[in-house]
Amino acid sequence: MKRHYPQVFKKHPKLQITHPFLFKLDTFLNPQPKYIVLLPLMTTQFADVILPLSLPKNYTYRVPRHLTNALTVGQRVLVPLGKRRFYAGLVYKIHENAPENYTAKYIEAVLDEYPIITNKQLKFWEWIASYYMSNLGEVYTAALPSGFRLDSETKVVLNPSSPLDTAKCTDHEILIIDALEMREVLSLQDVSDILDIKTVFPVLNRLVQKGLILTKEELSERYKPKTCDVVYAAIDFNNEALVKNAFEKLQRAHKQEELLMHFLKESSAFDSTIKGVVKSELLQGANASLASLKSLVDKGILRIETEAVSRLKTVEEKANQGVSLSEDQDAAYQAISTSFEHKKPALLHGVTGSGKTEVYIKLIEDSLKQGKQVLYLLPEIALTSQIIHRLQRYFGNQVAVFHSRFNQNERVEVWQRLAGGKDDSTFKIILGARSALFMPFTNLGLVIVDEEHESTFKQFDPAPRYQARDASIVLAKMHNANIVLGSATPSIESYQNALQNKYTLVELTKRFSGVQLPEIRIANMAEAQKKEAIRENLSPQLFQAIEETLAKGEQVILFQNRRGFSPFVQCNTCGWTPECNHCDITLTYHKYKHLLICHYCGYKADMPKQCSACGSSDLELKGIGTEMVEESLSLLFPDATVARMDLDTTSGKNAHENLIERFENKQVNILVGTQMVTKGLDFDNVGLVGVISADQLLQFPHFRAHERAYQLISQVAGRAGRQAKRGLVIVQAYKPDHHILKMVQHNDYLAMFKQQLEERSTFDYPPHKRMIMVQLKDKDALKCAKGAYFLSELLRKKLGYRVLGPEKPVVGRINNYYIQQILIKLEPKLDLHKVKEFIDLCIIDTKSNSSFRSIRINPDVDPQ
DNA sequence: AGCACGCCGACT
DNA sequence: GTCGGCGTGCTC
Repeated sequence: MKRHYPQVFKKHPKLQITHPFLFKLDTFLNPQPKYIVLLPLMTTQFADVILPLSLPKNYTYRVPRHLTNALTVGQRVLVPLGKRRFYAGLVYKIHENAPENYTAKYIEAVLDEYPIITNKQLKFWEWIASYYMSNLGEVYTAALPSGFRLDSETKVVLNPSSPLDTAKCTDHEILIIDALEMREVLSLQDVSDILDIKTVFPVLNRLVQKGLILTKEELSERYKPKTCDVVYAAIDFNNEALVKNAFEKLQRAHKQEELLMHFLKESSAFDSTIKGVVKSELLQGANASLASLKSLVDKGILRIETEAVSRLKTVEEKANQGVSLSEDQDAAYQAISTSFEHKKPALLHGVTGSGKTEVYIKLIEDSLKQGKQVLYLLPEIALTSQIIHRLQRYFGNQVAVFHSRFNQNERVEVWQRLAGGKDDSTFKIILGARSALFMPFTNLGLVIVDEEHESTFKQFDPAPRYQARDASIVLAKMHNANIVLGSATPSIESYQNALQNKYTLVELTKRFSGVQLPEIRIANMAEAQKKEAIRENLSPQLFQAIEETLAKGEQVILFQNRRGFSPFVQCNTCGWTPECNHCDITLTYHKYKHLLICHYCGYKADMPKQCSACGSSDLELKGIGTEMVEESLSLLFPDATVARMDLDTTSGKNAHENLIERFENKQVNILVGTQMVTKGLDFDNVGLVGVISADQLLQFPHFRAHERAYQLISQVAGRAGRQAKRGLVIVQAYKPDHHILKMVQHNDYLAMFKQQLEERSTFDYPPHKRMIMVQLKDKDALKCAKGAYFLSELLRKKLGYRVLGPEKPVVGRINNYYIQQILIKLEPKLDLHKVKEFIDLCIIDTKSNSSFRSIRINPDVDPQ
């Protein structure tokens, strides 16, 4: 930092410097002070602060005098915004340039002793914001656990300096004043209870303007440490006299004496190291009452302290078993290690059951040996206890899990323990879903992206719409870390990158310990239908296979990618179908709740008894949902226990784990489920996997539909036959000759890849072209369409034929917002940054048109 | 994201 | 005349 010394002191001949900042003076000031302390010249500092809001740029605040030179980039600060709001902003830049067009407000306070975000993280945030056409505020919101944000509560009090004059007050205002005379402080919640109206602010504002009341903001950190009462010795138990004295006091209090003895045993107080004992454990262990403990405290023998404790479960540390790799696995491991030496990402293409995890474990070990951190990314649904336990078995408490089931307090603690740095209790491995990318890594050595093809690595709403797999490549580069992407069915993009030598391709083609890949049969549903041989949606082949599998005492997994009982209801007389009131989508019938539910907005309606259009009572449930499959199976196989795994059955806190446990313990014979059954689950007694309706996956109108169908069916097929026996997979389809099904059947990934790549090239899709999708949403359908057209024309001015649309998407309205989409296909060699800037300008241009101002316009880079 | 502000219809 | 509903735009 530059220090400015006033010239006069520097040059004065009688100045004696006794200390860099302390100057002894002889004569030249009058009256003469003995010393003058010279501080560096105070300059006014300003800080650019990231706020957790979607703002086009950072806001500048003034650094108060007492914080000058004390603020660091990455610290959170309390800043005011607007008239009464406060936010926990993040210091992004410190400078001395006063803003020209406004007077900056002051930073209110510093919230962190040390920065909570490293410079590397900020660099990463910048990349995300710029690449995905987002802004730092949105990245900040996505990156930081909300436990780091502030809770602000507005409270209302009477203005003590103002005489109470209710003469000119409205009824509402008098109600508030009366309430304030009864109770001194009211929260906004209290006020809205009194007024019984939604808009409380106008009333309060008038009272504030009249000077009758004051409002104050109470701010608190959202994160609260979990506390625990710990009992300590209040006297020195090595001092015989004191101990004697203490026990004398307890002569008639046997309970207390017992409790004390128990405490001494537990705390080993006679040793030199005195430990505390957790209060609840002490009381339970000694079978004593709180009263006994209280009297011991009152007598000055024990004391209780409230301490912060971790919420994170510790696992029993097991000896590092070390993995032994098969020959194939070892070859893969070697190939990946070599790739790392050249600082090249690796793509591990290994069929299900080939033991990718062992290879990962070996790589993690290497990284840990170098004292580096590891990030292991998985899609949310694959983050099951199975994989978590597996890693914890090898790495014990070094593994931290970070998934959506964690509450905000727990997330903050994971964050803190990772950022903690050197001591041994810190985490070294983060296992998490896409948002784990934003963890405060200080020394990242390895990134693993497992199931890299999964579309859930792409965040869709809200912004930043980032693809965690792609972003993790950038993150790894920033940390100079190694990265491996893994999948049994790699995405077309990644495989293409590998073939183009951007990644090192490493393949594991055989299943671990020689287990055979399952046999896949396609059941022709059209033919079965002709013969009227379909029973409750099951082809004769699948029905027979289930029967046989159950008879062998093996388990069955059935996959149907639709929850609920029936995806739509239709009138057989006129064809009418009940739709959501807020979305352009048919309502799904849920038999368990006996309701029609919208899967987009959650709207619920009663099941109609008659057709709303023609009055006919001939309503039919159409399509197949998991509930229906579950029910059919219970009917067809009354002796089997059937369970269902989908969003509806796994919403409870431990429901998901319990279901898996029941299946693992063979309490369940048949498991019916959505995508959830396809990932992260390894069971060793599954003899049969059935895909109820493959057509549905193949017909989905999306350029990735075939790729995804291949991936999904292959993945679920991989659940069959783990140990000794070869598993069987039956895929039901009305179009059994579909080329994708043939490819699945022959496990011919390469054929699928080549065919898809060609199709993508023909129709200008990634990886041949890059895409940016601009989505427009408005409550007014016409306005939305007009705005979309206006924007598309602006875009076409420079981008021409690359701009497609606007077009209404498959679901044209969600939650009463009409949607239009403009798709931009770009040659990879274009300067993407410039294109994005241009798109931004066009969006701003559209927004500046007053008739389009209310339209929400969201660019989505690399849409899924 | 809030929240103020301004315009407009409804109602004591 | 108020009240309060809703759309629009600003916050350093």
